[in-house]
Amino acid sequence: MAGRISKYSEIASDLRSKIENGALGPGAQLPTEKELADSWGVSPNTIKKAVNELRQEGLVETFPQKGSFVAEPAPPFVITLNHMDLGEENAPGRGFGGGEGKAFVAEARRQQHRAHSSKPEVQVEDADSVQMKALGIEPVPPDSRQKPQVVRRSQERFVDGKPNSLQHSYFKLDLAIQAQALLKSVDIEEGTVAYLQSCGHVQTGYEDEFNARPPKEEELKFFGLSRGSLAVIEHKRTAYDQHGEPFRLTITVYKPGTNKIRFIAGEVPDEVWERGS
Amino acid sequence: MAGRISKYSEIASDLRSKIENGALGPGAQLPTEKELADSWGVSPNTIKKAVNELRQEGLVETFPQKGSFVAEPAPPFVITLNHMDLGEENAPGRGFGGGEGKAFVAEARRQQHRAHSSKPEVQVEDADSVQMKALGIEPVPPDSRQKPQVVRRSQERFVDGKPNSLQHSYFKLDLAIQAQALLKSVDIEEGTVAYLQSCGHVQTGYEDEFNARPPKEEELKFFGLSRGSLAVIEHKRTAYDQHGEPFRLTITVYKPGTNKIRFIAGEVPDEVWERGS
DNA sequence: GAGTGGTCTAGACCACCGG
DNA sequence: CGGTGGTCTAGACCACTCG
Repeated sequence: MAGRISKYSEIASDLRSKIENGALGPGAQLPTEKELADSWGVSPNTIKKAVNELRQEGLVETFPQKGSFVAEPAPPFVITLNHMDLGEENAPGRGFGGGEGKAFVAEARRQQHRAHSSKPEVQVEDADSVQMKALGIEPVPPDSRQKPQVVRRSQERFVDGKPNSLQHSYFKLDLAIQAQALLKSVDIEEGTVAYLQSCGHVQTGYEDEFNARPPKEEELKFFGLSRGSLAVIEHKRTAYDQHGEPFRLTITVYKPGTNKIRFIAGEVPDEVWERGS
Repeated sequence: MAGRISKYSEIASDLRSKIENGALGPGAQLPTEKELADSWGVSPNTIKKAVNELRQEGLVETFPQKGSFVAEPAPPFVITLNHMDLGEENAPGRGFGGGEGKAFVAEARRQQHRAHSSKPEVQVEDADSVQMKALGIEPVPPDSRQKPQVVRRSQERFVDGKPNSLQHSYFKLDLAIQAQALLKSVDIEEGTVAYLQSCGHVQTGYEDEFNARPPKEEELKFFGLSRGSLAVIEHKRTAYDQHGEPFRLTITVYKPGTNKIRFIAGEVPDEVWERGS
């Protein structure tokens, strides 16, 4: 108590300033919780709250049974949202907008990052309400024996060898029957947008939606985070074809801290395009 | 421990399902922490952790000394990012892109929400590094007596009477001398974009950047949240004029849960425009 | 086996809110 | 005033990792 500010946030501030002024450099291990507790003369729980505060700010990452470390300020990988997928804007490298496969790797290279993604995991599953709504699937009575199903294609994506994002794309089962490459656990070489165009579904528009939410268990594991970390950024894209029908839902979850969502409109100086922040 | 799952997250799950199946409706008060502790036979700290988990998911809001309540599912206010500010897309109501003053109120009305914003608070202050970088202000040596300054215009914005977002716009001091309305604590009737155009700065492009981060003390207070809530969404817009010079930095912080960031490109069915999710 | 953070206990006092 | 959540203590055991 000792005044107006709580002890744990005083401790957090002290660590924060040590990090910001470089006394604790990137990757450095913080003193263990026991050491901190002893040196401040407080109980372990108070230290945990302090470290937790820094974790939520993304300054520190904690690996259970190893310790807490100053987060490496990974050069941001910038997700640039633009009209490229629609062919409206064709300057090379200008925007990829949560693109799949090749587009992801190409954008990364332009930003001087190395990227790769796992082989897609393909699964046919019952559609949940988000997927049904986005893809315009009619709801069925809950007792129906034939639940609507979707094809999910999931990839883990890495930048500079480190986990960057998880991407899940959902398609109606009907569509996957026409466009069978969707069912194969293989990268679609030309990209799904081009492939589906060749199957008669031209992507003429899309709607993007962003959210921030706490990571799920699976995401914590993939990103190597511990509970109480920064929020992840969720990007939902619903793509529409030439008939105004939604035909693809892509949900990408980005690791916090190392990603920035960017959107550029109109004329801006070239430097702005070149690099993130 | 009683198994693989921790007790606090078991308690959280139980409350979560009570909320989702309606046993605890919107606005309902959760049992007090003492009641929960007694009924589960656990210590108070364990209950706090459980409630904390729900708070981070935005399912519950806690008001110190009053209790924890199921969050009201406010109809989402959708922030639609598009080219309207540039006159590229003129269909009425299609996108306002973090616009100021009138644009904010108009967009809200279109979505059938009532909106208003506070009188702008105007302040001349030393520029921080984010502002200097965005506005292209040259850094000065730290011992310099004349630090670069910026004009800040801040507004609190409300939707349906509830706090929705905090917006701060920054301008170079030079610009505010040419365009003196910026210095007055009065809504700029025609909007800042139009006003600055009349002063010779045509907004020809902008760069948007999004981030999620834990709320600052000031934001907690404005949004009426308690510590450990959901992340806020931060939207930075740097606007460029006809000479490719940045002339405005606008940072808008949105209350979590009730806002969605949306971006629409190309052709999508009209329904998509009409309403949020 | 020593050391780490994660979970948990059974209390305590405090600040603030309401009647 | 009683009730609330916020902070804090001084311990405990566990699961896991590392040398």
